[in-house]
Amino acid sequence: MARAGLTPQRLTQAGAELADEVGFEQVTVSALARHFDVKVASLYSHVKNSHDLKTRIALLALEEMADRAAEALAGRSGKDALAAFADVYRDYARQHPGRYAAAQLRLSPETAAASAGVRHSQMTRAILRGYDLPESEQTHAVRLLGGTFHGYVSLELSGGFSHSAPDSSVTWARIVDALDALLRNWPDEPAHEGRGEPERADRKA
Amino acid sequence: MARAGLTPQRLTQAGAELADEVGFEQVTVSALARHFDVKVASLYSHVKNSHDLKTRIALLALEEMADRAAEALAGRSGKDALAAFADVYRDYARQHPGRYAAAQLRLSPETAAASAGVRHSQMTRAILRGYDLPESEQTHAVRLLGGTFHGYVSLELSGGFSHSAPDSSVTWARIVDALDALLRNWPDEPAHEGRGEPERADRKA
DNA sequence: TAATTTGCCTAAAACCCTTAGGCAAATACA
DNA sequence: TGTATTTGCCTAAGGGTTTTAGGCAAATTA
Repeated sequence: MARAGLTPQRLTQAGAELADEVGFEQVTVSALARHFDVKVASLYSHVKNSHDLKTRIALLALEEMADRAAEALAGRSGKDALAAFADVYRDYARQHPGRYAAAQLRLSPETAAASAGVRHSQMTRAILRGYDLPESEQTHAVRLLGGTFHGYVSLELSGGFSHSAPDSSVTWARIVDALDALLRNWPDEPAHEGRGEPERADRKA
Repeated sequence: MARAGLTPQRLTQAGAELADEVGFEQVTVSALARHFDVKVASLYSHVKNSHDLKTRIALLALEEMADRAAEALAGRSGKDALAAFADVYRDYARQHPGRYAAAQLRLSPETAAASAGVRHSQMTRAILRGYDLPESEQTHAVRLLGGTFHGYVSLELSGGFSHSAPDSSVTWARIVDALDALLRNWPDEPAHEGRGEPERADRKA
């Protein structure tokens, strides 16, 4: 019986393509076996289990995203870098919704630490060097950018702004403008008296 | 044989609680049947199918979120309103991660239009009345806020900032500060010549 | 060529989803 | 109150996904 030539890499690649076609949720060991015209149990020689397969796809996606981001960032700085980084992120998500969903998979701390995700966040930090933020605010800004990019793209992908008034690409450009303006005008840490309830202490670490 | 007293409401409620305990992904018709000590098929008299059940949980979550937001907003405006809205959003997600995940379920356009989600976005718009944004920028700002809140909370929940340097709550407060500053200082639409060209003037205002 | 390793297969158990049809409890009605 | 109807949960059964165990043949190595 001719062999199918399965390898973890081919399974991961095919899984990523399948994810983009039918959604990451639908990527299943069975579906992949069908794709290679092979019995389901055969995949378990190449991949530990379903979760392992999904993790590999997630790592692939993170790798690709970091690669694209690095390329986009080369030779740019300031708003130019910010915009290129943002666009490449959004474009990837739109071109590869399944892989993008995979990249959102919750990884174990060790796996996450060894993934290209850290490269991606280092790049975010590098972009901030084009702005004049105090050291203590850097992490806040990194998290803001990460959250905003992810959140917007995620809402866009799930159809949030699909057929409503301003085109989503226009909003995206404005958001980049706004974030650039914000980073150039980062607010000082307000005097510490909490917010909302005037009489509350609210100090925390 | 004594009846279990199942209703769509009780199933939805129990499903929401189960989601918060074990994760929305693990909310299954079978698990719910076990919880009520009833055969699986019995649930199908009260709920169309698994997707219907999940949709109901999502709608419940959206309702609860909108209710909390409305309460938080009462009598506030400006940054006070923004911060209250943001905090209530994040707190809900942290207290009810399963429900929050449910609220992210992709709904059909009709279902979404009839959900409490529209109430929630109307409130976001209401908050913007405390700031001085041109009409044409309102939607962009609504999308920015929605994306940022969702994205940050989502990353936080999936463990992104768990054990790293500044406490996530501190970052959250700073993000609210930053968004407030941004809304008070919303950038003008830049002169239209695309972006990315290094020799561009970048004049604003 | 013989020995070993590797790759895919069959078999089988454990879950989950869903539909169809039945009996008994609850409710409505006369 | 007794009867008819509706409603609620059950059994049965088909189909899909995950995972483990054990086997045979193709590929690799000696």
